Amino acid sequence: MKKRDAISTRPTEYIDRAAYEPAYVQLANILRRQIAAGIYRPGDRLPSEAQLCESYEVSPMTVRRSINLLLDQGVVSTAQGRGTFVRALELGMATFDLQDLVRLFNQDGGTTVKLLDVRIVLADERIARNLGLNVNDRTIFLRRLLTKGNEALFYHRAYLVFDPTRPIVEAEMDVTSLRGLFAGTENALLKGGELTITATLMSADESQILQTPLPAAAFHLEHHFFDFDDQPISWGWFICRSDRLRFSTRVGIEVP
Amino acid sequence: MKKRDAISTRPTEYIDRAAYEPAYVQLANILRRQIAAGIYRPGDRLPSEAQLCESYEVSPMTVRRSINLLLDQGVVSTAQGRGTFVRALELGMATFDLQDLVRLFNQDGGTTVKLLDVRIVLADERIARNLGLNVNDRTIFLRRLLTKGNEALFYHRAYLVFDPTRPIVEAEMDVTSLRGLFAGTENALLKGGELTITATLMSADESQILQTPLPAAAFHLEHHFFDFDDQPISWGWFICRSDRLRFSTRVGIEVP
DNA sequence: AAGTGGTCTAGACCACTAT
DNA sequence: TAGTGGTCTAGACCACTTT
Repeated sequence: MKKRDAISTRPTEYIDRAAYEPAYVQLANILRRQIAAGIYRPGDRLPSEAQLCESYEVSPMTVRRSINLLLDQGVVSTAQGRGTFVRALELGMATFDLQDLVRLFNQDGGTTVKLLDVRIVLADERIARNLGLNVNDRTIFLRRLLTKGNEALFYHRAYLVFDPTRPIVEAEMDVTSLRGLFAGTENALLKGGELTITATLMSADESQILQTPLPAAAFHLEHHFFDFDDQPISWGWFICRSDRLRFSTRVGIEVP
Repeated sequence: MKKRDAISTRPTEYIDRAAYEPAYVQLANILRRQIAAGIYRPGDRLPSEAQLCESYEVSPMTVRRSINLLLDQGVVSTAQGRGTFVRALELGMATFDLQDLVRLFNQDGGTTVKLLDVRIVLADERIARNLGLNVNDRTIFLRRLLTKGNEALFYHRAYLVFDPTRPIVEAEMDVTSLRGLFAGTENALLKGGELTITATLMSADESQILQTPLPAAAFHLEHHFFDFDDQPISWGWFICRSDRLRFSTRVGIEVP
């Protein structure tokens, strides 16, 4: 199939050099608007970088940065030697972020973290596997509930590696550590983590703690965290009422 | 609190100008490795861009690009006039993408889309609201099932705006359109969409179609799509067995 | 051979922050 | 004032694709 080519015309929008917005952002937005308006359609080739340089009177580097912006945002794709093309909508490109969860955590009304339980638990086979320990090694088991007023929002259980030589234990046990993890402040001991979301049925005790009649569906967010030596630090999961949390996103062209 | 400063030393890794990888990627990876190794800890300040230029013998622009890479990936944060700092782990930065869903769709064994039902439906209040129509306007109602062998993977229902002047109807009704939407090929008529994921209980007919005993939890993925005139095109939702779909991601430093 | 995207340079200038 | 990140230039050179 023959791809449509960009019609070479004088630009209808110009770059304002006195503006607060840098030139490369302005140019990216101009192109994005033109795509959103249907001037360039999915599959079409954009004007070459050299043409854009001339049309908008900017240097090659500035054009490159604009194109790179659109590339990162999935708006266009580039092919060396061929050109820059408008991408069609793809479902797979959609991304959801945990900001929705963070918002739940940092709600206006003010949320409180209730520590339901803390105790030493000897690792069974499953805990040992998830934390890289031997069976019967000691772990710290936590149960926490996030509430807003009288409403329960989510229920968190986690096992922490018990190692008196590391300060992580105290830090994590502190109720505020949960808050820090969400906010990103001062948990300089964690290097990374793995997260998995599934949909589950609440168990009897979960439904009771979350004040939800059975049967009930819930988000199940499992996490593994490890430190800068790649040693497992914690393993746990959040159970979140499905009527309190949803993940939303947009896909396609966003016009600024 | 006093932030730790980078110790200025001779670099232990160098940039290989003959390598396939461009210099700015190499430098970003060098810095990322140093962060992952704990040489720079969350809160620490990285060497200034001028220092990096000298240490690694690259131009300012190249260093900038490296830093921008790490910035985009959430590894560092920058503050004009102050420096570049290593970011602590943040849960809110985690992102999940629908690639997990796409993988489900494009599995090795080969999946098939079964069209269970297509018919004209007059819009009730809810349909009209979601598609920007008037009550009793005509819509096309679709029910589709994605299966692999004898296993049902997800169940899709959608209402499409019925407008004979637009070719979208035929295109969308075609079974392959679902495939195209996932793969990103040739749906040049859709400009954007909104997606929402919730956790739900399956209804009786859903559980029957998806061959799952009740009660059962499922992912509910609702979608709205609109065209380049910002007119709604389709509204629908996927019901996906929770044992067939999960969303996984990593957060923190990834060492390449 | 001509046109395309991709990398890189060696500076300049600016805005901001610390001292 | 000195140091920091941030933008931008006007080229050069390369790899790749099309004609």
